[in-house]
Amino acid sequence: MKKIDPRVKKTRRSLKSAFVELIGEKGFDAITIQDISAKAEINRVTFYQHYQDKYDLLEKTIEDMLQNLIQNVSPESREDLIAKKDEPSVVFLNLFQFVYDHRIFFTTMFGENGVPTFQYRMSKTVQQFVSETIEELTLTVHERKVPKEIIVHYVTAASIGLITYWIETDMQYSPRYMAKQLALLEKIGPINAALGTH
Amino acid sequence: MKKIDPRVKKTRRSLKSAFVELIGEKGFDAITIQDISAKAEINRVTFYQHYQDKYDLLEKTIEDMLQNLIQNVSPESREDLIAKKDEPSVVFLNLFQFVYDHRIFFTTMFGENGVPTFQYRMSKTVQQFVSETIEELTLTVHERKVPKEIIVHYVTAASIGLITYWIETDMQYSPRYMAKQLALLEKIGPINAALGTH
DNA sequence: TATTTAAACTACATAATGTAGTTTATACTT
DNA sequence: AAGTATAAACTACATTATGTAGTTTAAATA
Repeated sequence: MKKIDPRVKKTRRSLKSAFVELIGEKGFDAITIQDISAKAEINRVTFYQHYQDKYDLLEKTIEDMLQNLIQNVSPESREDLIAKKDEPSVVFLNLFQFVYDHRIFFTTMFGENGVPTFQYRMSKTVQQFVSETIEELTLTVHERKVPKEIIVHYVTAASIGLITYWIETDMQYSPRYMAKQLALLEKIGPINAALGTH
Repeated sequence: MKKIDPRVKKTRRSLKSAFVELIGEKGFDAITIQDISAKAEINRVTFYQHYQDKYDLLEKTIEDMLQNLIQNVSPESREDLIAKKDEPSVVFLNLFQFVYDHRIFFTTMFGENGVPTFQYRMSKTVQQFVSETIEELTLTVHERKVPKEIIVHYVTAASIGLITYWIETDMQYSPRYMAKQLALLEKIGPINAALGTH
């Protein structure tokens, strides 16, 4: 355990929070160190004692949230992976629930003035997770019809695509509803879902 | 028809090409107007006669390519939309083929130092296209199992996700192979594809 | 050939950055 | 509570990119 000087904690907290607010206001690119330190009411020179530049600050902010995400979404038992009839799996529920609980952060990152890199970073994180999940599910090795990596990227992109859409439309649907739709699409495929067949 | 002064044409061509190269080398964010004009061997002041700033230049570069994409992918007949047995639809083929034909551009944009915004812009373009395509396909209004907009975003994200993966792995597979995998996933869904069922 | 227009060149004012040295305030230790 | 350590503020400065204005040179068009 390392006890961090409370002055340091306070400074970093101020900087991070001012930073996220500014992203929402004018977008990452337009932000200067001047802006951040001004809004945080921290001397500009002090910024450099904590972060190299705004990219460093962004990196650390993103990393925090994604680690948090994985911890919250990871299944506790094998049960959590399996969808019951008419009920999506616990993992899907947790995923949408987590995004909902941190909606201010996610809305900022995905929004109008958001940080496009965040989506990329989140993809990498989710890909890792989906990959492990598929391994878990297919203990008995059936013949796959499509290479695993292709499935991983397909599923990940589709999931994050739905989350993005959900955020863009101000989260009108409930987390549970979104989880259900995603589960259905993955089970019967989008073509059958569109045609009402199956 | 507007005839553009050849000097203007040359200048813009130089700037755009230097710009794309630089994106590949050091990433969009790190690029300065100085860099671009230096590499293009154009006076820095002249840059401002053509573009407001590097964002303006990026915008125009992206817009060009995406309009080009839609024109090349759009189906010529209703036939082109339908997948024959074991053969993906012509639209899917055209999509992967187009990316392949412009692989230098796409590889740069999606790559290590790429422009994350490009993916977002491409998504919007493809969403529009998928939306129209679904309307075409479901002339007879069946009962959809999932709202149309959700399907649109699911399909778009999944398709671009596969393209991204394909690019990241240096396009080892052929355009036709990728089109086939995508077609299959959309037909039977990723779960059946993973389990080998269906 | 004369005229128009683009690009180069020169110069400058402004703003952000990154770093160094010094002072003040806050936290920790004995 | 007093003394020490350390963080943050403050001041100053050198460097770099930006954007704009005015002038000269070169190229395209009529």
